[in-house]
Amino acid sequence: MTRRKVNLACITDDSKRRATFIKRKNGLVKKMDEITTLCGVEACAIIFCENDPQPVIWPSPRGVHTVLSRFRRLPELEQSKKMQNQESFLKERIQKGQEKLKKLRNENRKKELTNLMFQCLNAGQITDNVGMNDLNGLSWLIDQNTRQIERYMEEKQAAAVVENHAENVIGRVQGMENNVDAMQTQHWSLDFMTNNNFGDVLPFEIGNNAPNDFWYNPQVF
Amino acid sequence: MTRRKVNLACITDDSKRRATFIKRKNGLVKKMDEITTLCGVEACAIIFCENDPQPVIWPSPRGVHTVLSRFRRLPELEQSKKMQNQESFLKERIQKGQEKLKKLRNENRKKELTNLMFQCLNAGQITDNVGMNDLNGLSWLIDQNTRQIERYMEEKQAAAVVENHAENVIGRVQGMENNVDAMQTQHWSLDFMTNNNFGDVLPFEIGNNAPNDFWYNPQVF
DNA sequence: AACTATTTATAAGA
DNA sequence: TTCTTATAAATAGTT
Repeated sequence: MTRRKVNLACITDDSKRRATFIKRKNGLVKKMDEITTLCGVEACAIIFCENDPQPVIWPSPRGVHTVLSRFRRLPELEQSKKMQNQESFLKERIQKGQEKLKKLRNENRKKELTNLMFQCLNAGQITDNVGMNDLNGLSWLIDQNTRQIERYMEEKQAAAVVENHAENVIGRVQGMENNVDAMQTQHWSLDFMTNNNFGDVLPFEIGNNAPNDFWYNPQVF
Repeated sequence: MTRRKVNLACITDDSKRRATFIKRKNGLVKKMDEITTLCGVEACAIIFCENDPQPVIWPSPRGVHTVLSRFRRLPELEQSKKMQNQESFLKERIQKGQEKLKKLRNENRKKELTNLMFQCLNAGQITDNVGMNDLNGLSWLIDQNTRQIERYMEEKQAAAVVENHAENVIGRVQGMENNVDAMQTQHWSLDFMTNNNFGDVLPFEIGNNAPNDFWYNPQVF
């Protein structure tokens, strides 16, 4: 029904694999044509399709031979210099993927903690199943938000200063509540704090072990 | 601001061409990796980038040599059999493009005529600037629609039969009007005739010379 | 190097 | 196989 992301593994179904080969071979040839035309470069490709001794070649027998002889004229060492070998290519891709994952995890973690914070604000207390790790994160987040509020108030040349730093997490959460009340009394907007959406699927739950290289340094009280 | 379709010609701007080369080279290598993985085939590519004696190669020096030696082992004639040479590739693309164009032109022509027909129905007359070519097309379209209505009425075992075939185009249009009235009296839906949208930009205007191989044979009265 | 608006490629289904 | 459609992926232009 709906197209899935490609699973990068050999397609087991024979007819499907053949169909995919034809489509992708055409796509590849088109891309070859485009890069050589657009960038004015010489290139060639040879693709052996399974069970067929005759390869698909591009751009033409003559073109292939031209490129190949130019290639063979290079000393062996020079030939390899700019190689984009499969291994290094894959390594690079994996690294990029991991960096992206890390970034997304950080974003998710922050969203989770923000969510948790608002739950606490709503309930007026820390609910039972919050672990030490989350308490630390919560503390960090409240610090951040408190600083943000302070900056905001300073910016607006507000007379009032938030001073209600509680000593522990419960105190901090209740302190937040006070700040919120204060700001609402003064008809200020909390939009800048509340425009998080929690629609994204979170890959891990609050309370799971966080990776070591997170965006905050957990500091145990 | 908004991205344009690629103009398939050598990019003159140096830095732009280099940027495009890098992006597309990466894309190409990725596609190479995918087709070999997904379809379990051997392939290689060599891309010379301008002003650089060292080509980009894929999948690796050893991989390239493996493919090349397998290629060189083939008799010259066999090497060329499955070639996807630039010329035949382009020819094929042009032909496909032209077929697509023809199809689109036909669709556009039909939409234009339908539009014109409804204009006439609305005005109750043929407006001044309608040429013979369009009158013929209109006649064809009205025939088609009349037949469609007839089929529809038969299908529904309607007692009434549309008999109001006028002799000329004005008569035909007015006849259509009568049919529409008749069907509306009987509380039938005309949806199947009116669900055309005219939002598409038409590449040519009503009244222009139509290509010869159109979907209807113009028959002059 | 990252982003975004858009085009292009293509997996599935008919 | 070819066509269509819905979606994923590539990438031109910009910052």
